[in-house]
Amino acid sequence: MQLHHRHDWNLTPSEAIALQQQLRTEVLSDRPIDLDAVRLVAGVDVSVKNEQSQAAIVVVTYPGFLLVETVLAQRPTPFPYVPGLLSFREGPVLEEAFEKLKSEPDVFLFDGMGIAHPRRIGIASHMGLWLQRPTIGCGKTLLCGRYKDLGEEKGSAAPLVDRKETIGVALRTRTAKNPMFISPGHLADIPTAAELVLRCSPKYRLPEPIRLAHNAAGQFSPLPA
DNA sequence: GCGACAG
DNA sequence: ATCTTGTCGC
Repeated sequence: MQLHHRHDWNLTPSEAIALQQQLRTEVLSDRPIDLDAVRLVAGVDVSVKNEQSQAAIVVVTYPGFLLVETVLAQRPTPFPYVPGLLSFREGPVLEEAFEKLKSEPDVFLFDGMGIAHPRRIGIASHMGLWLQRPTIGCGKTLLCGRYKDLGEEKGSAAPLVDRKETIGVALRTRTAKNPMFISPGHLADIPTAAELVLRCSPKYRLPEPIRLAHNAAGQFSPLPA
């Protein structure tokens, strides 16, 4: 895929924060996804082992979730985990994986936040600026914001609010399981992001594309030189 | 100043 | 995220 808005990754934490403040102004998080036009969905995930990061992007049909493409990329892990700066840890290896991608997914689902982030630019938003396609953040735990109790039934949801601003939704993708925290990355809005994630979760708490990416990234095997 | 804190 | 056995439940 062609990537836009590329920049150096060799930044200190304070430089990274300054870059986020600059990039956040370009994130579009009130744009409905045309759900009827979605044909391909990608799941994105990164796993780390021994200072090495492996990224996996799995593209599946929608609906149906038939495998279309899997790409892997490996790199030394360049940046420690710092809450709020995840994209600077996982971005470099993801950049390499995106460049290998042959198909053109209509939407990308990320393991991590979109605008549900202290500076409203989590990894799904940041990568969305490169991809110039709709992206959605799918967090398993909360980074910031609060939400009220929601029903136990699959499909139940409650707004995620931070500093008086609605930044996403706590969404029950599986009955009686902990909710997922869904937020627009880029070129998406909260209602359609939540709807798509729900439709991508037919059986498990994790959306199917992310589950597949997680499995693909989890098992390290040397890539063909 | 004191917690909280995606993966 | 990662380190890890058995175990409860559909």
